[in-house]
Amino acid sequence: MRLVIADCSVDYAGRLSAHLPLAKRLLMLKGDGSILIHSETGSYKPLNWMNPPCNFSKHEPDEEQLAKGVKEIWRVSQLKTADILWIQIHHIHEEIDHELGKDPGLIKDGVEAHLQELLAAQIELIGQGSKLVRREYQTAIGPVDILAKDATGQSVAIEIKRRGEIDGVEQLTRYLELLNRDPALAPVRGIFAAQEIKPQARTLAEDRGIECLILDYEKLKDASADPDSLFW
Amino acid sequence: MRLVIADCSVDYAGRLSAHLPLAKRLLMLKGDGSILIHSETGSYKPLNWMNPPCNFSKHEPDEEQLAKGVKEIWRVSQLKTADILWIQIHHIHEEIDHELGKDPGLIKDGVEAHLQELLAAQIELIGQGSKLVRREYQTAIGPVDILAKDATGQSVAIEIKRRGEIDGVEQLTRYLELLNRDPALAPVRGIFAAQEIKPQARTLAEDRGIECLILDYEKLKDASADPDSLFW
DNA sequence: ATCTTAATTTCGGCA
DNA sequence: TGCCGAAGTTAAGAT
Repeated sequence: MRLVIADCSVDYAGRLSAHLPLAKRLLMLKGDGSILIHSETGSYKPLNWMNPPCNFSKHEPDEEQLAKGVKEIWRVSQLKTADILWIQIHHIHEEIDHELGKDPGLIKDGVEAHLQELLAAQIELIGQGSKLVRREYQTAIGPVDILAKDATGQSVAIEIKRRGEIDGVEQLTRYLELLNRDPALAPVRGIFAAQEIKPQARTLAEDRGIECLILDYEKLKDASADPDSLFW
Repeated sequence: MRLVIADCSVDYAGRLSAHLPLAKRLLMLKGDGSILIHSETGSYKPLNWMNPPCNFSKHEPDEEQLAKGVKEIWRVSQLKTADILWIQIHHIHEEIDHELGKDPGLIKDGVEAHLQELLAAQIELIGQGSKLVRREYQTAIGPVDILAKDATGQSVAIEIKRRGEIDGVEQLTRYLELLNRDPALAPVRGIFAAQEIKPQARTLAEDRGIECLILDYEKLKDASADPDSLFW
């Protein structure tokens, strides 16, 4: 990885056109050929970038550019999409180069998939006597997170989110509409389950007759770790 | 901005938990207090990060950590959400520091707003004899991108996206439902216009009687630049 | 300040 | 590989 602190201006032409006026910035050239241009602020998204695979070449500035103080021109092009980034280097303040090697990568825990596993394993949380039918129950418009049957034998479709927002309610509504067309299942209850449910989402859900269920990740995890807790 | 090339391992605890095993990486400490951890590959998203505003402090490793070769421990916490990042520094290869100053920022051209402008200016693309009523036509649940009337005088609501996906069809459906309650407008046709329309979105749209229109940004731009092309 | 919507989204999973 | 949905989405605009 090569890190260059430089005064530069940048032009991007691809799915859109964009321009960065002259300023001091960090140019980050990764080992896979990609390049990121970062400023002092703004969170992780760079001001401009080019994704791998890409082609890097240096060019000599023409007279007009020389007159403006351009010392070098870098051209970075995307091999597949033909997007182009032109970087005009006015001055390089510092430059360092290091081989980082392959990264072992991030190990995640606590996402939606895990909530789904845990709720499926503790399906009675939606009501005593409930039984799991299956996770990722396929429909024509995609899989429902969990399909279950309650103590009365009625079908229950569950949509699980980490954070419950309006989109999730819309999604569950579409599934319910579809599932309710199936005489073998209808009428189907809907449950919107999330670690946190936004007020607007709750209002919309309840307005549509969809129940809301708050999931406590830590409790779910503890309960699944403790076999005794599966009975209550 | 401080750039540190270091052997480190990282733990994140926030909306999820995550861990990065020991490896050589770039630690980027921005002037606003944010920190990014980058590897040699992967596009612009860092392996891990903390957004501003945040609090940075150094800690001494305990005996166990010292035995593992930890030289320094950095703690970065988010002031609002209380998310925490622990960075265990095993070895610093190089470190540089530069003030970049305020960045003038990116100037963009070619985003959704431009598609809307261009289609509004060339509204006959939806059918000869069509007339623009107005852009950003207000409804109780938000503005419709374009409201027009076709050659027969029927109202047409147009939703514009750069990439047309299911959400956009849902959005237009909600608008149509509302607009069709207005006797002065009903019945309202719907057109889903985008540079690219995903198959599922197209299926859903057509199932609901919504027409799909592919927009070619370059052609729209050329047509608007060439006054002759406005007549055909 | 909060909510809504777009993004050169990126990323992962599954068919 | 392509399509779809989630993301510690992030970021910009509107209310």
